[in-house]
Amino acid sequence: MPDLSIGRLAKEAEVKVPTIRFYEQIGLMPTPARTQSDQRVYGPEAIQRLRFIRHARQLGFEIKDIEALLGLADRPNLPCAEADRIAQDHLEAVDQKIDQLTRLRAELVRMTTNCGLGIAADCKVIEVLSDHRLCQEDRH
Amino acid sequence: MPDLSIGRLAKEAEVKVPTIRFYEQIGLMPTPARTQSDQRVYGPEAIQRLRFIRHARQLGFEIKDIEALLGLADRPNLPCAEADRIAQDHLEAVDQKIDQLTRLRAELVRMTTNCGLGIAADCKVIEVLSDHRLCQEDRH
DNA sequence: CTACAAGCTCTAGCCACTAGAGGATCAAGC
DNA sequence: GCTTGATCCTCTAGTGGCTAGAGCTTGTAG
Repeated sequence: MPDLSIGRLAKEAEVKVPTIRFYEQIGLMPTPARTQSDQRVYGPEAIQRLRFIRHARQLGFEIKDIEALLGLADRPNLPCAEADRIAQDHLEAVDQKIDQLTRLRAELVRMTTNCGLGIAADCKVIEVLSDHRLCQEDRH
Repeated sequence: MPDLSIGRLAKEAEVKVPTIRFYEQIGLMPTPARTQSDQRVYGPEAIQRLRFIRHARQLGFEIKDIEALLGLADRPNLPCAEADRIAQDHLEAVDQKIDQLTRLRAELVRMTTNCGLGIAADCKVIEVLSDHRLCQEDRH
């Protein structure tokens, strides 16, 4: 199992180099060893950790949630109720976001399908934005 | 038609006071008149403009798009093809976002429904995050 | 007249990076 | 051995769209 430069690690985990340094700065990645010339040297376990972070970020978890999840991943004998709660909460937030976007989508469709590409005075897009009463959404 | 203080305008348009000052700073709202004691004074047209902005923000439009849309709303004899293009582009982005979130949702559901609330070593949430191969999504 | 609410400016903070300056070091080819 | 170009380093500042706070002045109601 070979040591890795930051660039190699970045490739392995599919994360950009400055992002790794950023994660180190905020304490999400541990401070790695250095060569005599001050370059970061990573062990192979760094790949796992970084992939975990990347995957969680792709799923939309916030950094502080990822910190908690990493803490649990590091100590496998702890109860995982907290991990489940974090994921459940996040699922709820995603559901709400989908609902909201779906409603916005409907309004956008209504705006664009009625636009006859004439002049701005007759433009449905601008009209809808200008007069909130034309908006059929409840949640504003 | 009475003049408005910034606080009154904020209530009318349902926008926070500092947000109005911020919009003025970035040039989205015009610089208003002032009293002798330097307080901002708005005409009633400011309500319309601010509501337009608020509505567009709620629909997820970016500030620079709103600038363009406001420019068209201000000059109603211009062709509205650009407004339509902005809205169409935005609709596309919203569709993509919904798709993405829907896929993420599926993975979150899978994570949480398999979690038996035992110890972290057996936790599906952490397992899925740790091992990307368990992820059934294509788009990572 | 006295509170206190609302106004003012200015600076800094939020999130999760990203970009760039200005320099040192490494690896490969000749 | 030398050169070239990729990679590395630190540090600072910028992104978007606000939000929060300090420290002050002004307006308003009782």
